[in-house]
Amino acid sequence: MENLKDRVTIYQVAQAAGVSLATVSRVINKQGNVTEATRIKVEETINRLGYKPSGLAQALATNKTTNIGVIIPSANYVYISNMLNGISEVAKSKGFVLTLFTTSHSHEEAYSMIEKVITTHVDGAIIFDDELDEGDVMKINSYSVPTIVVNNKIQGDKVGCITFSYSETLKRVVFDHYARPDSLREMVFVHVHDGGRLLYKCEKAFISAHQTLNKPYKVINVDDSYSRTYSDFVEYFKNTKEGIFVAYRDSIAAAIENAATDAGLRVPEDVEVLSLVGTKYANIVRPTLTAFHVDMIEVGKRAMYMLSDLMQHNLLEKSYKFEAQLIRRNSTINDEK
Amino acid sequence: MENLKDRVTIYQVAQAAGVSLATVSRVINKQGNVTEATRIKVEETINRLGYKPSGLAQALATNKTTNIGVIIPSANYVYISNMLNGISEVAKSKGFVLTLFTTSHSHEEAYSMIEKVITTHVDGAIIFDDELDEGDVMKINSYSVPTIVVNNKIQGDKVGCITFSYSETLKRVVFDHYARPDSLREMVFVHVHDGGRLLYKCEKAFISAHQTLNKPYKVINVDDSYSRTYSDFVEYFKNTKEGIFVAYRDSIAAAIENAATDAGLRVPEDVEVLSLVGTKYANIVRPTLTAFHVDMIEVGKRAMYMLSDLMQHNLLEKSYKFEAQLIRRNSTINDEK
DNA sequence: TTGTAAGCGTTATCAT
DNA sequence: ATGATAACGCTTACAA
Repeated sequence: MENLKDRVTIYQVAQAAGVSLATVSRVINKQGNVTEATRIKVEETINRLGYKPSGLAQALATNKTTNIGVIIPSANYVYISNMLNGISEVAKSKGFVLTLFTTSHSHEEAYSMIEKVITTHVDGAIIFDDELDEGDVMKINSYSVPTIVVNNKIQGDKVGCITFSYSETLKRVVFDHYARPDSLREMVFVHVHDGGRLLYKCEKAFISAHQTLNKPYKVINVDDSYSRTYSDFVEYFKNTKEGIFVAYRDSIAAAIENAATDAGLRVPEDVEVLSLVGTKYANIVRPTLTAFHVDMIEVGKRAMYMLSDLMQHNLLEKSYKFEAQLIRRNSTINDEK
Repeated sequence: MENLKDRVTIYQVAQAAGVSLATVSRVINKQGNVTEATRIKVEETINRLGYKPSGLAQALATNKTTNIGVIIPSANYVYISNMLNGISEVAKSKGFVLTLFTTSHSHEEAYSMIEKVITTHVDGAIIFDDELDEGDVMKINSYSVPTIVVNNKIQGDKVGCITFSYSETLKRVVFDHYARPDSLREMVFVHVHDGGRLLYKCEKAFISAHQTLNKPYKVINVDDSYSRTYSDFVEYFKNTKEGIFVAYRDSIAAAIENAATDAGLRVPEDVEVLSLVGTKYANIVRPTLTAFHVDMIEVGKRAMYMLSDLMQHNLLEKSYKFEAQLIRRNSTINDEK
């Protein structure tokens, strides 16, 4: 594979312009100390030859790639790609480029990705991946790669983190629910297999809130698939005619409310549904979904800003918490009118 | 920024193991010609010191990064992140990593990204970006970067492409529509600002089909936003009580059908809607959306496979066309029962 | 202001 | 089988 062959090098530019490579280097790095005349001459040569500096060689010489590694399980979820977009936007504004490391839900793969992150020489990393635990983060960090971890409370010399307040918000929702004078309806937590840390923490919060109140609750397992969840619940609603369901994401929540509707039940009068990870689709499906909301674009931006500060030893607050806001829409009974 | 400082180098490993760096290099590259004994000794030292080879230096020496550049307008659309996922999956299986170049809808930015792609030294590139025209593609290609272009028919020595059959499928839909004995209803093309090449081509196909049939048609402009389109159409349906709408993406189509429903019109009896870029959400909204469908994960995989072949001078068919399939659901009147 | 030369961490071609 | 040593394309003291 002779891809990168016949690239014009700085040396050829120097020769063609009749100067030394040091001078060319100075020109492309705009480090003064070059006569106007030679600068013009060199720039002209650069354009004529179509010279583009090799980022590789620059990185090797300066110990700086302009790469940020982003470690995610998959780019395939709306909320993750939203975050990716936020990261990307501010990364670009700061002259960084993103390198993607996807781990696809297996710890083994995640671990091999860590190795890859290290050899790849990123200037910093943003991790949003449930497969990676504190040890893994510290490992990549031990190669002095400044790191921002999303959705995991890890801090360190060169590690900052962003967390979410899902648990607290969910607890409040549970308490509010049972505080309603009329509401004796049992709450059901819809657990999806491999839902990751966020779901796990929500489930824990859900259960602990019920235990505190000494109320019965239920946990149902479903696949992380709209259509399978839909058919499961079509079945479910043949026997059960009501409930308040806490589902992981919009598509799962939508599956439940669609199944309920198709079973002739009324949402929210009979069946209430609430989505934990809300996206813009919460507003599009009918009835619109009551959902927790975190602006993942903002999360991405924040992560990148924090990382940038961290790289310049400038990050004062190593931990930042995003509030998960409950946006009440039409899939739940709304008290406060 | 002394990020990458104190990394263990191959030289230190060599010294600690009491061999030359050449030997260490042989070990990490598994290029035989090393005694079992020394190999073990070296491997032990590598682990003890936590040595990880520098991808940068390797790339510089071998003229091979293991990086694929992916140029997209933004990771924020479902169909793009689907494609990204497909690319990512096969890239990983082939030992490549993805570097993201996002262009955010401006030709100027897109152009500066090209420069960045070149300096970044990717082994290959996949471009899905309407801002980039043939000249731009050829420019990055002139630096001998094998390239696959998605949604643009460009071929060359080291350029392959993937195209879609939206235009043909859409024309067929239009013809079929007017072939219905009862159907005199006017079709409306919903144009979104900055919709890109795909939308543009669809619009052209839509218009040309109507001209061929000598039928009247309408084009409406909306913003690429669910909520604004929704309110626009709430307004619209105050006067107009029917229509068949061809919309760019699910969220726009959903806005129209929700507006229609909320205006008391029946979908599909009064108002029919059809989405050009269908995603899984076409199946979730109600009524379910008739939509064109292309499996973007497959597109991504295909693109990466083609690129891999191209890099090995092994790509026989430089052009591949994905069929846009019309999936009829409940937002249109379905003839064939 | 400009040029010389050492170094960045590898690979690869020679000898040995 | 192993070890020198020259690339790879650039930056950056240090000299001139």
